Amino acid sequence: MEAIFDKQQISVAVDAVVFGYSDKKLYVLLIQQKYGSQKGKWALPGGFVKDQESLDQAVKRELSEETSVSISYLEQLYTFGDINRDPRARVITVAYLGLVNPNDFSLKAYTDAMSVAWYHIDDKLPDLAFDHNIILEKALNRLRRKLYYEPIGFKLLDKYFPFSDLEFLYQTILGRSIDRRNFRKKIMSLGFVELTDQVYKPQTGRPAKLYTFDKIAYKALKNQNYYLDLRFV
Amino acid sequence: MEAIFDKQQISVAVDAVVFGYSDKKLYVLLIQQKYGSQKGKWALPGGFVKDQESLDQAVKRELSEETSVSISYLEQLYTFGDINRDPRARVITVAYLGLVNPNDFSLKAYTDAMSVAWYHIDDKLPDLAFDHNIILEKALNRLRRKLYYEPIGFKLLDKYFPFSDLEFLYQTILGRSIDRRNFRKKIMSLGFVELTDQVYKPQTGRPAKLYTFDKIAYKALKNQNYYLDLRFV
DNA sequence: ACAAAAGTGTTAGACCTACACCCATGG
DNA sequence: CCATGGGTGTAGGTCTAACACTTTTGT
Repeated sequence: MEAIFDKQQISVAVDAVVFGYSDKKLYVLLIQQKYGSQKGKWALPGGFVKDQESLDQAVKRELSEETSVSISYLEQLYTFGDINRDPRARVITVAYLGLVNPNDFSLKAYTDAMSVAWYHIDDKLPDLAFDHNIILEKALNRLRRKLYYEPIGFKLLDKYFPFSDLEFLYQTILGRSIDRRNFRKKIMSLGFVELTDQVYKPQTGRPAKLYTFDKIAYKALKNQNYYLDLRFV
Repeated sequence: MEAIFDKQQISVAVDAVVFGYSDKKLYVLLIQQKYGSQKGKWALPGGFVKDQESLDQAVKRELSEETSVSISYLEQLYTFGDINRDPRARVITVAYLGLVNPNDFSLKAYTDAMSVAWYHIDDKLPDLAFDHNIILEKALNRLRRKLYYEPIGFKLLDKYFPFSDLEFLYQTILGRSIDRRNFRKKIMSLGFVELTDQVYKPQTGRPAKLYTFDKIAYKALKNQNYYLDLRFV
């Protein structure tokens, strides 16, 4: 057990699958590889962990170095450690799932000159470097599943949002339509979505009242052992 | 990015939280450290990953080397990578959750002479080496949560089991009582638990019919997009 | 006959599902 | 006044939750 400290030849990396939602579409943040055998390919943002930083610190550092987006939610997803997932060397990667604050989201749109871009999830996504397509798939599944039992959808919305944004977000990410009346009834019955006195005026149509997610009310619910469940329609 | 391959000083380990269930009690498999600064402390089975094996292979190898139990279920739990979780060096560990085939379970019971033992979960467990108490806690939470939406409880039971075993298993692991009639109704309505013509005779009391988990029926359900949910009583 | 564990039904109320029209605004 | 998106109620059916006694066996 002791001798292995200088024998083992495994590198440790982190990668992040960062989702953004805008204009009824789900996006993922990708960067273009500048070096190496996979040069030119798109990949998840990430990189090697430093000896003196935790895994969480490593992801946050890489994200700010490579992309400058501000993350509103970050959780560890899964660790990928197959032998040949990186052809250059043995590298295991701890993958994270991140959601992005939509205020930040609109900052960048794809242009040919850039090496960071938001890719629309339903487009045919490019072939990504390494096993990143698999990682992305796993992140999507986690996100979809988690929408049902944790209020993480709000992390993809503005602080104040029209109720229909929430409707469309669920429909977009889950890939199916939901019943608007039942959805609203259910959400509002839970008590952690609050009506504000602010109003949003769409380009056309009736103005929408703005709502907000009440963190404190949600925590209170959780402490009462309530178990969120949004499997409707 | 390239140069880091020979600069990084991080070791990669795997650890397993293996649960066993017997006699209405939940147990975890621990080993006693033989070497190092934490000598004598109990710890989760695990060890360093070899350069030429995947993470999954590494856990399985360590388990068979250290404990000789046969695992009936294994899933990756979480990766722990804080800087000082191992005082000797920077080590990240990929933790797994395992469930053990109860046929194997009774093989070993704790004696002072042994360095592998099943510890009863509600006993005051010993202080474990490194951050293993935290890993165990996380595994327990995952197990509890997963009982509700995946049929993993069966992995802790014999192939043929009296229905009351399932009842008690849920009650033991979740730490609360459930309504026997409602529980049985719900489980049997799902169609993947089958009555067999075998019978089990307890030391005392009425003989129990034996049931079995029907994997094929469960997969069929799953393919019909059915979403298991056992949050009753 | 007693102790121990297995086996079994009903009912009231909560919750879910399905469904379509009116409202407020800007152009 | 038209186009656009926002906002709303009800009824039937299904599922959940609460509840306790009888059956089978061994001693």
